[in-house]
Amino acid sequence: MSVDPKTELTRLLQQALVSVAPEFSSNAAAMPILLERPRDPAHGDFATNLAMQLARLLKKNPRELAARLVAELPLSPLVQKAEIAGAGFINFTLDASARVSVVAATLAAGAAYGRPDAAFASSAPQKVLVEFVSANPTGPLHVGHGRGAAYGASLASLLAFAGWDVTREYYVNDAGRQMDILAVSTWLRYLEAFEIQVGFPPNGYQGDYVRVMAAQLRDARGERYTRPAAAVLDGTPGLPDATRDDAAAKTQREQHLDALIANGKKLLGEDWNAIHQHVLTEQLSDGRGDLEEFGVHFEVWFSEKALFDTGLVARCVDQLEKAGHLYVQDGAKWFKSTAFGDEKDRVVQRENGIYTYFASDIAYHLNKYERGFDRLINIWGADHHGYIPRVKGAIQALGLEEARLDVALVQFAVLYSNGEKISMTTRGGRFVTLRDLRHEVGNDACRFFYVLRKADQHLDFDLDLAKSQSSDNPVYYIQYAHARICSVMNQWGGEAAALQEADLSRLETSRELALTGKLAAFPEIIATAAQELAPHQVAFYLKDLAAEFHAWYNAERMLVEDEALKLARLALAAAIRQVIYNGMVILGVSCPENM
RNA sequence: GCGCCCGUAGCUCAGCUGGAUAGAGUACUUGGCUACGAACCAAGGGGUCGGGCGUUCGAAUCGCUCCGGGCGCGCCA
Repeated sequence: MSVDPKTELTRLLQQALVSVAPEFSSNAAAMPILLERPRDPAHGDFATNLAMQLARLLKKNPRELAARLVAELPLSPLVQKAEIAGAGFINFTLDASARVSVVAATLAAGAAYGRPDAAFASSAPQKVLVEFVSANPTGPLHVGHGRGAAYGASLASLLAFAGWDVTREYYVNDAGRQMDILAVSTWLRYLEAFEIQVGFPPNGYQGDYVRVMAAQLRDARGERYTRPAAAVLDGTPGLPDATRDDAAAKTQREQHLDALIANGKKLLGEDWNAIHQHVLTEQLSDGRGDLEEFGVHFEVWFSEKALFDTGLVARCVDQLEKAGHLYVQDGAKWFKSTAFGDEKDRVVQRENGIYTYFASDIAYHLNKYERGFDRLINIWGADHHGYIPRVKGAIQALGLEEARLDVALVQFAVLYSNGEKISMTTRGGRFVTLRDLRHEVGNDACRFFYVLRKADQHLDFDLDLAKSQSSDNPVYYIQYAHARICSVMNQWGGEAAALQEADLSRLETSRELALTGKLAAFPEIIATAAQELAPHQVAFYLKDLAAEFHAWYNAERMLVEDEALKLARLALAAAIRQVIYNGMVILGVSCPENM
């Protein structure tokens, strides 16, 4: 079993430190030893700035300290040389056999290459809940949701690969006003189909899918849900002039909508629930199918309504009240979130007795903690950032460990078409659906496009560009490297087992040695990407790896006469293919053998 | 007004727990298929890392400030 070079180098430096600067080698004042892979191959395989860091503390010349550290460095079979460079860097060049051994290690580990060493996984894996998308099931998912879906799915896979026991969860907001608005919108379209004209409110859901659901209701239930227009409109304030957009007009439109909902519930009774249920299941299954096609799978679909039905919301509010975190003002119950750093206190229960969304969200988080996860990750749209302090505050107020919760914010995707910004609203029915985008550019290109930038980076999404340049997507560049290797392997036609026995010392060109270094970096990329919740790092790494492979492919031939050299190069190619595959699985992108 | 995210090549973006001449793709120019897949490669031009001040041996990276953009600041969800 070979020793990890980075671990070995750290050990060597620690020993040298004991001689050179014992006061910084003890556990208490330990100097952190940072080893990085230099960009410039002339700087070796690893470099450390340890001497420069020490120089500051000891007020000594960094190059002199570097020289002393190098002199005290114990010998190791892994290290070919350690040299001082620049202002005081110590550059390490690994022994050739140590460098190429990663090829054999990769082939031996196969799909597991890149996972943390089993030695580090001391006990059972830590449980983590990743909650993402969680879009209101009030219409088709749009390209903004797609970003959250791609990021969340890739992050979940990354964490799973990095050794976590991951549960993926979608929080279904099936209890709120938005669902009532969707239900009433569908009912109004249904009434239209029976020539019962009550006027469609501008703040109802406008999309065509609402008409589709209305037609389903008509086909299944006939006239059962029809009511006279006068009864439907009874007591509503009516709609203000369509051209007005002042606050009073907006309020009136919302009141009109609420009155329609109230009338629907009153006139239809249990049938209202049937309509509500129908539109919910219809939209949920549409979204679920869409996501599954996108390679995004959830283990749990968690119902907000269930939090009310089981009484958890009430229990939660009681608990906060007993702990003295609530007070009553203007008839409503407020949570003292300012005590936890929020800018203002928040209502949990309205004057009319109805709990706010915030109340159910507190209950939801309590439930998450009670399910025993070691860590919770919420992936939210960036517009929710102001929401974080109150949720974290409530968690603390309930006596739960707030540090277990991480909120990863995904910035909005700003859509452009013909150089103009497109505003998207689900209610207004103006949006580009995720499904359309996927069909237009393909799932692989879509997944890769989304994950090719940091989640907290704003995303300018030029639809025309995405469509016209879909064949330029870097995903094909990586897939092409994989397919090329598959093709060479097929032409070779030998047994994969033979590659395990290859004499890797025959890998000698600078490109080949650089590639082995790249392969060796994969586990480090996985570790830091997982730690920083940044799957995009995997995507960039794969792009780099594919680039180095293509350059090598064009410079050297694999299927050469020299049998030993051929096997060594094929082994390297096979290892590259394996790492590409392992990385692409994390990103949810396929690896075709030919394309 | 306050809070969060951001400003890097013509365009889209990496790099940010301080490190070596600031990188990639794309676009543009030029060259490479009688050898394993040219969806590829090689070479070239292109930068006050938004501006300024500061900390440091060293700043795209940290701090302050200004400019510019996005988002948030409901008894909505």
